[in-house]
Formats: sequence, structure tokens, C-alpha cells
Amino acid sequence: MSTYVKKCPECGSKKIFYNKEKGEVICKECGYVIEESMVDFGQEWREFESEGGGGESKRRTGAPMRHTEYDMGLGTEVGRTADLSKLGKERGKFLRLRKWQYRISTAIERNLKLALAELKRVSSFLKLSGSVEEEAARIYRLAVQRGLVRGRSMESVVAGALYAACRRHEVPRTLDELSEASGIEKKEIGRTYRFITRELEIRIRPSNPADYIPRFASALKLSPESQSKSVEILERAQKAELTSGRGPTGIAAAALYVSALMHGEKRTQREVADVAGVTEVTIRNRYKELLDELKLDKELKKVKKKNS
DNA sequence: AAGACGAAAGTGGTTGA
DNA sequence: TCAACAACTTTCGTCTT
Repeated sequence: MSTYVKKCPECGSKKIFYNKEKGEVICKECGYVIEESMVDFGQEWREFESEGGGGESKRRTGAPMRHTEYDMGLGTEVGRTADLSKLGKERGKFLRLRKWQYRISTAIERNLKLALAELKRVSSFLKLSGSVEEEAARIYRLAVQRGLVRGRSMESVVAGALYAACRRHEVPRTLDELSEASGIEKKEIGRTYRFITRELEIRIRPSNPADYIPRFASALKLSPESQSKSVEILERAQKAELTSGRGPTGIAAAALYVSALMHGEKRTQREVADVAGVTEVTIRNRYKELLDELKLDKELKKVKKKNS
């Protein structure tokens, strides 16, 4: 998978700690800050209406900037109003230029229209929120501006942008889900995702296993109690340094599996594995680590006695 | 019979020389 | 650029419920 940190680049230690409040990833061994808080990609559009008083002066004219509109409501054109008769020799050049510009811009617009249509399709398939969709559109637009689409299919860049947007908004989807929704291979999405985030210098911190819990839990129809228990387990796992370098989905799946057991809502490893997009083996491994390190086996036995 | 468990070999990606 | 490596998967045999 993608960009969760495995080792400290400074001292090579694997003791890596993830501090959500500060948005930092720190090596416990040498204190090296591996990832700073992310670049501010805050929304361009803000609502000033509700503020009493001075709001009026700040308000923009015209429609809000929406990145999902294919040309943001703006457009550039080589002047139409120039007096052609004054141009003399330059006239031909001017017309050619205008034609060229027209061709290029319509080509870009067509591409953007297509891309945004695809983006909306995939995003509604995954039931993503509007703000994630906006973010993805922004990322895609940036990618186009930097010429990063060249040599890649438009669809894969869209998928990569969506994947990145989801993670920035801490509602991560798995590569498998993106792959299913977009019809692009997992590998390809991962590749373009890595490429565009590197080129655009979009910093994305390692995804937090807890972000996956709500979705997985509801897919498994687990009670809210099990769900919050699994989050608690995850917190303890982080403290025990069980999470760094591991696939976040596997850890989330194992935590859910245990907490379901503890609340008498047994799900098979296979069921959990399927919704989390990992194998039973991975769940078993994480599960075993959780029991060993967090002494959960005692709690489990208590529950078992209760039930018998 | 289904699910859980674990060993062994294979895959794709990262890292460090 | 290449080899070592860690995480994860696939496959399969055995044990448990």
C-alpha cells in the first residue's frame, strides 16, 4: 500500500509515533519529525453572509469558485474586439493565434468536462461528501495545469485524486474500493496517487486505522458499543507501538474482530476480512499481536464465561 | 462441516548500498 | 540499478467448536 511510514529516515528506528492533535509523525528514538502538519488547502470559498456588519465588503461578486465547474466560470480568450483592419500584416498571425488558442482551450475544457463527469460518477458510487469531491477536483485541476496527466489515463488520475482527497479528509477508502468504483487497476491508482501527491507536494499523513472503523462497523452491522470499543483498542495499540509500519486496514479489521467477540457479536474472520479488504491471515496476525501486547485475552475470557 | 490457526512460499513495493 | 527486506497474500494441512 501507500505512504505509511515504516522506519525513521534519520536513525532507522521503527518506533514511530503518530500524534493526531499536532498532525505530526515523530520518531520516538531520536525525536525526528517525519511529517509536518499538512499544507493548508483550506477552502477558497467562505461564507460571509451570516456575519453582521462588515461582511458585505468581503463578499465576492459572482458565483462561488467551485472546482467542480469545469472552467471555474472563468475563461480566457484572445481578444475579439480588436480592430482587425489596423493590424495589417499581423492580421493573419492574429487570426491563427486566436484559432489555436480556441482549439487548445476547447480541448482542455472538453477534457476537464469529461474528467469531472467521471469524478462525479466515481464519487457518487463511493458515496463521498461534496467537500471531498471538491478537493479531488482541485487536485485534478492542479495536475492538469502541471501537465501530470500526460502519459496517464484521465481516469486513473481522477481515481488518484479522489483517493488523495479521501485521505486528506480523513475518510479514507481502500485502493480496492477505488478500483472497483473506477475500473482502474489498484496498482495503477496507487502509482498515479503517489506520483501526483509527490509532484504537487501534497502532504498526506499515514492514515489512521480509526478512520476506517465507522464504515467497516456499519458494513458488518456491529453495535455502537463494539465500534467504540474497537476505537479504544486502537488507541491502546498505538501506545504499544503496534501500528507503525502496518497496513492500517489490517489493524482496524483486527480491532473490530476482537471487539465484536467481546460484545458477543461474533463475526467470522472471513466476514471482517472481506469488508476490510485484507485476508484472514492478516487479521489473525494482527489479532494475535493485539492479544499478546494488550493482554486482551483476559477480557475475552471474562466475556466467554459470561456467555456460557 | 465450518471456522480458526499456522507454516511456507510467492508478490509488489521500499530502502540502502 | 540491484539485492535485501518487511508487510501482506495465497495456499494448504491441521486443530477446534
